[in-house]
Amino acid sequence: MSASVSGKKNKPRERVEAREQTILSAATAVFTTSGVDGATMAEIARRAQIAEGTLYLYHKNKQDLLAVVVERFWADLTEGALSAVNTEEPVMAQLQQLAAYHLTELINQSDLVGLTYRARLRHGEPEYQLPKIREYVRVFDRIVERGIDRGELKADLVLWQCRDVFFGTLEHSARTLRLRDAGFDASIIQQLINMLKIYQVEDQATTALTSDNEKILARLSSIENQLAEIRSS
Amino acid sequence: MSASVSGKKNKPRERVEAREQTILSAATAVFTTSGVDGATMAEIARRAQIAEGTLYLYHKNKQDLLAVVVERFWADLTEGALSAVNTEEPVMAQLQQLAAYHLTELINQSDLVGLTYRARLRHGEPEYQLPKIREYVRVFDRIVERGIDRGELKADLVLWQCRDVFFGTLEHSARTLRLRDAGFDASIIQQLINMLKIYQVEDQATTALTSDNEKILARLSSIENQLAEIRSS
Amino acid sequence: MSASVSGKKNKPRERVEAREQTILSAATAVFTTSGVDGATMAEIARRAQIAEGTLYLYHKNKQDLLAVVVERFWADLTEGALSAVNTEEPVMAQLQQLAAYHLTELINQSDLVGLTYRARLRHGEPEYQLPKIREYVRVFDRIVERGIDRGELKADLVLWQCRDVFFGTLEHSARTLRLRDAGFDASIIQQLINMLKIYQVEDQATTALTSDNEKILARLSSIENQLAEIRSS
Amino acid sequence: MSASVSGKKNKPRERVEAREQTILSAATAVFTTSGVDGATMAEIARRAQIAEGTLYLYHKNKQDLLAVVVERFWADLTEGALSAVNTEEPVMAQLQQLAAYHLTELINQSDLVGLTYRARLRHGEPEYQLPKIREYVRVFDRIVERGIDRGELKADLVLWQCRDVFFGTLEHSARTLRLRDAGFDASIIQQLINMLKIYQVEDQATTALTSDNEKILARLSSIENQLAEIRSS
DNA sequence: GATGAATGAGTATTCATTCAT
DNA sequence: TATGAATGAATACTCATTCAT
Repeated sequence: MSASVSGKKNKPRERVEAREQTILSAATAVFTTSGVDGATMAEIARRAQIAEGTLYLYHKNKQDLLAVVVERFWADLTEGALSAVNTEEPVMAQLQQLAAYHLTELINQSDLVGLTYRARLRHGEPEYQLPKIREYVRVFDRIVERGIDRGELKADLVLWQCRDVFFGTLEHSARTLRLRDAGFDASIIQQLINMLKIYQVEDQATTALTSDNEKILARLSSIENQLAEIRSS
Repeated sequence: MSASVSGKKNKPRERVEAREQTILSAATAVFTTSGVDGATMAEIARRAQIAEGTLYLYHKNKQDLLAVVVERFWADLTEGALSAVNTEEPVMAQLQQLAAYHLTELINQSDLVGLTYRARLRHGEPEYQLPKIREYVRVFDRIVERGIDRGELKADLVLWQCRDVFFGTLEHSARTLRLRDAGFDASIIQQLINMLKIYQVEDQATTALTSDNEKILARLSSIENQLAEIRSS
Repeated sequence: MSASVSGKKNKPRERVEAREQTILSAATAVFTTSGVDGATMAEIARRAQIAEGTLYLYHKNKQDLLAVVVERFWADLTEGALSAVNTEEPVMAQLQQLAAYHLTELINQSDLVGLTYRARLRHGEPEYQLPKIREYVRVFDRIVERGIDRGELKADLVLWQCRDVFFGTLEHSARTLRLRDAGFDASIIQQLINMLKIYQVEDQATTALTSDNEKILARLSSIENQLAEIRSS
Repeated sequence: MSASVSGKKNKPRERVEAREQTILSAATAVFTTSGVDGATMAEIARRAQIAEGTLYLYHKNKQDLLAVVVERFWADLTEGALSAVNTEEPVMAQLQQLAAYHLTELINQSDLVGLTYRARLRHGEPEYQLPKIREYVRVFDRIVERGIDRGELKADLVLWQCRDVFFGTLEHSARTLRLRDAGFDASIIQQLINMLKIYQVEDQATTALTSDNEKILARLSSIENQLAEIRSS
């Protein structure tokens, strides 16, 4: 309370860290509750129980604070995703785990997803890819890459196309589920996984067909040879 | 009522109609250029070359004007989509046409898609499905329904799941293409269409192949058997 | 309904007169309901079922319209006051009648009294006595003058002081009665009349007594003196 | 808390207090000069030499500021009234002192009286008795109550009727004096005091007359007796 | 006279940001 | 570091008034 109390000096970093977290939590709450425009720095400061001016010691301005809030959301999401995925299992199983996790979070934290759009608008650039989102996407990328390495996925798949299908479908699902006031729905995930099977190495599905054809061709050649022999005989 | 005769009745209506269009164009330009918050009613009025107050004769307030701008965008999109799709062709072709059209427009008019999110925020409801968006989605729905009727698509597909995959993938693609400063890319559409083939009735595509193969294999077995007989004879 | 129907042309003055009354009634209603600032010319026009522009054919501007509304109120009040007072009766009775009428109207039409203050503010002058108010006050003045002529009231009373007591007391009463949500109260009028009796010619009430007493005392002194003389003789 | 020592604790409070007074003075000046509607927050801020936004740190909005201005006026009036009245003197003298003070102030500060009407309009209620006005009226009430206690005024008088006569007459006088561009006029106060004498306990005024009569009757009896004596002698 | 669409001046209020302490 | 009082720019919206028809 007074100017100097011993024993409090030695962990200023911790204190700063804690205050930073308090600020972010307060900001997150206010932003999600009131929206970007409805949120005021005064309200955020009040919730964080600090002075308005102090906010500016931690964040340059409102836009910056928003960006950090959103980044923290995606960072947390990344962490959660890593826990949700069991890298031991087949990649399709991993993708299913990630999809389920992603959809769940998108539905539950739709406000923060909405904020993401606002945080992107920076400077003059209309869109800007937040670093933490990039990291989150990396979780998906690594599963796919792993799949290729393990020979479970086709090596010639186009990663960004996979991402578009995967994240696009899930985001759209989350939005429509919210619109219908419905919660998590496993069926869309199953659907998605089924579609992603076109990226699987052929020995199931179509590949089966291909190998069938090869067998057929082989047998046909064999037959033709035999027929040729017979004829020449 | 007035001093002059017929032929003037529709003049003022035309004038009003023209002015409405002018306003919407001006508003669209300002909203997309400056963003929802950056846009000012004064600027919109200036662009439309009318007085500020006049704006309020046509639209209750800024939020309303935004909503109308966005609605017009989707209405126009619907119109364009209907033209882009040839209902005579197979549904997969139609879907491809719609996908190409959708992706193109999304890339070119990304700003308006962004505005859509803001226009949704209405009253107290966090999200609200704009009627014109619903209509746009109907274009897709009708193609799919047609496909089912014609026996081209499985009757047991879940429409909203198809929509999520279709629109979700395209929207995500549009966004990432813009981020990469890339333009329209046909490959993602091909990818998408391939995936949607799981909805196709099996007797074309893979199924066709499968049954064909089975017939071939059957005939092969038959031939091989004959050959064996010949040989053994 | 159509442009020209015969028989309607010949009485344009009546039509104008009727419209003027419609406007004033509409304006009065809107002004009293919404207050001077809350009232809009649009609303008044709507109530009078005429176009906004038409209002300006009858009244220069809003302030003018307000003034006319207020003036009409006082003119009506004057008319009512003249009916309420029976000039045959003693002036104190007439004043009581006028007081009762005034208090009643002030309570019932308090809104219009409030508007009066706003109507007074004109040009640069902070206050301005509306002509119709002057006329209304004349009703009181004439009763008092009549009283003086008839020898019922002292000729040396100061008219404006009487007015201040009379109207001041009643207006204050009306205001406080409204504040207490009370209606007309006869007691205050009785009180007022009692006080006004100091203006009555002395030969009634106390004054009569006083002068009588003085005469008596004088005569008594005279008699006592005579008695003293007689005694001393 | 701050770098410096004691003696500064009350500095900011003083500063705030001073600023509050500056604001109120500025607001009073602008409101009385330009009227409620003519006054702008910008002008008030300029006069107070503070930023517009600062006004809102001290007063919620314009209406609130107006209310405080008016309240301060009545509070000051109360203070002045208390000084103007000498409670040692007879109540009629005190009432005369209060009347003189009230009339003077009403004439000099007529603008603020006018503002009072506007400050009353609050919320949805058409009229609202401001607390400070109530306090001011209490000054009058206490004089009257004191008069009753001292036996100078009749115990059965109706307080609110006295108030109506007292304040009503003075307010009306002030208004008419202003209209006539006249200043303070003692005669109306004398008039008012005379009227209030009907509230006095009878042993002065009329009561005096009664006792006169008794004396007269006594003396008459004495004379008649003397005459009878003379006659019989 | 009547209309009502168009005008545009006018302002209270908010709130991100700063800076003296 | 922390504060929070002070700032002042920035803007949606209203409505009295006008004028072409």
